[in-house]
Amino acid sequence: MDTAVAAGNDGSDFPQADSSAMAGAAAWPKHSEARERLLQTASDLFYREGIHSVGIDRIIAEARVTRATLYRHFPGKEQLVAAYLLGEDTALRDSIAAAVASIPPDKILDAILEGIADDIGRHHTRGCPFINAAAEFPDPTSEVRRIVDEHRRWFRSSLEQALESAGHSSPKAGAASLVLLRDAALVGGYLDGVEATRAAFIRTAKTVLAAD
Amino acid sequence: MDTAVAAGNDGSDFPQADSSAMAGAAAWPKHSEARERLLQTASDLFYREGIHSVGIDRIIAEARVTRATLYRHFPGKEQLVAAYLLGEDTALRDSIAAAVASIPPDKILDAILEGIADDIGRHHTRGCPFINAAAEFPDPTSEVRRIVDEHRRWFRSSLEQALESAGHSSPKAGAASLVLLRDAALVGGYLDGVEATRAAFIRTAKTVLAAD
DNA sequence: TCCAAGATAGACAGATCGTTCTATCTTGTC
DNA sequence: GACAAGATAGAACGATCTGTCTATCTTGGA
Repeated sequence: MDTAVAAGNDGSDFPQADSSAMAGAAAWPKHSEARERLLQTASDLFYREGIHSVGIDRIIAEARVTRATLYRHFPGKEQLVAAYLLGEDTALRDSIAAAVASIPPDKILDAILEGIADDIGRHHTRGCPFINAAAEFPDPTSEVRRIVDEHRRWFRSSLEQALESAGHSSPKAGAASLVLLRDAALVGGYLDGVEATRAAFIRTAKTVLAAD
Repeated sequence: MDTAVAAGNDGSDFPQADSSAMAGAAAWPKHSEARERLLQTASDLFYREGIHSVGIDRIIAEARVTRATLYRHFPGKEQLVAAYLLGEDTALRDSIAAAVASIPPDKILDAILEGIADDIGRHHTRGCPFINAAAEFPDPTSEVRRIVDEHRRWFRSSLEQALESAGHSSPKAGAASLVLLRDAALVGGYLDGVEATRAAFIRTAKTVLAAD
């Protein structure tokens, strides 16, 4: 697998996304270079190879940090996994916020759909990080699952808002359908091929939007 | 989790499925009771808890077989995983074949959709075994992924055939959309709740079918 | 220069992992 | 009864797992 398509905290690409959000990110507390290298490496490995398949030894070797550095910044592996997922969540939230800030309400849905279609070919080529993590963490009370659930709640409600501001007649039902299709696009892009999935996703989503 | 909903080789329930197929199954070569107990236990654990999270020790302890028995029947863990997936595949194929044999062509699609909607609440409550396995096995050349791919090819083509025999105008496009929605139903049933997902799935699928 | 924060290089511990193997027992068939 | 197939009860192996810890070095700011 080509490292150029590795997932990390580089977010999804949405058409016409404004890069001014990146300037805002510079105001965040700055973590050490080693910590960032660690988290980036772990995130890549977790997304590309799965979470339980990748051990601490592998992560620190590839990140070129020591064990002590890892445990200094993260109390345990599960917290490292949580940080990976929160990174993915933040990146997508930033992308959606940027798109909403720069695209008129009547165009935002198309932009989101295009963004999803683009994402499955450019970044999330190994499925959805949240769905994949949920496959490996069956315990609904775990922190991983809490993050997954919160992410999905946010995404659904973002779609509802977009549908509402676009004047859609049933934003809740429309969002429910689009969440289904988003999930399916990520799974299908990984397992059935990007091009065919992209076409089916767009066509089906348009059908759904046109039906209301 | 209630063991009554644990996945295994008991297939999906499809409405009006004919139980005469169960009689046919009795003609198959009979495996030993220990082997069947082992495979059933492993399948339950793999589905409920994930594949890499469940070790050989756990499986043999819960199946009440020994290590030697396990390795006598399966050359390695990966072959046990393959057998689990093939069991899931066979069960679904049997269910679809039974439905096709007993339900008229103009009703088969509704039956399949109802079957999927029923399945996510009764059996596959922890997502799709194939999607979950693919999350844990990123190597496209592995046997696990070969089985997943073959399963998905079969399912897609079954939908195409059903759409064609029901007189649908574009069976390929329709099947592509329904595959998306089937994937999404299994993911959504696990992560977002069965009732809401079921309703959205049926409604969206009906929209898709009515659009052509 | 001093000091704190954070990095490095490991060693260590107990547990688990998947696989291989030996010895013995059990069961069904001839 | 003899025998083969398949079961049992482990032991052993080398590797890996996650987390804990010590000693020392490095860097930036006061």
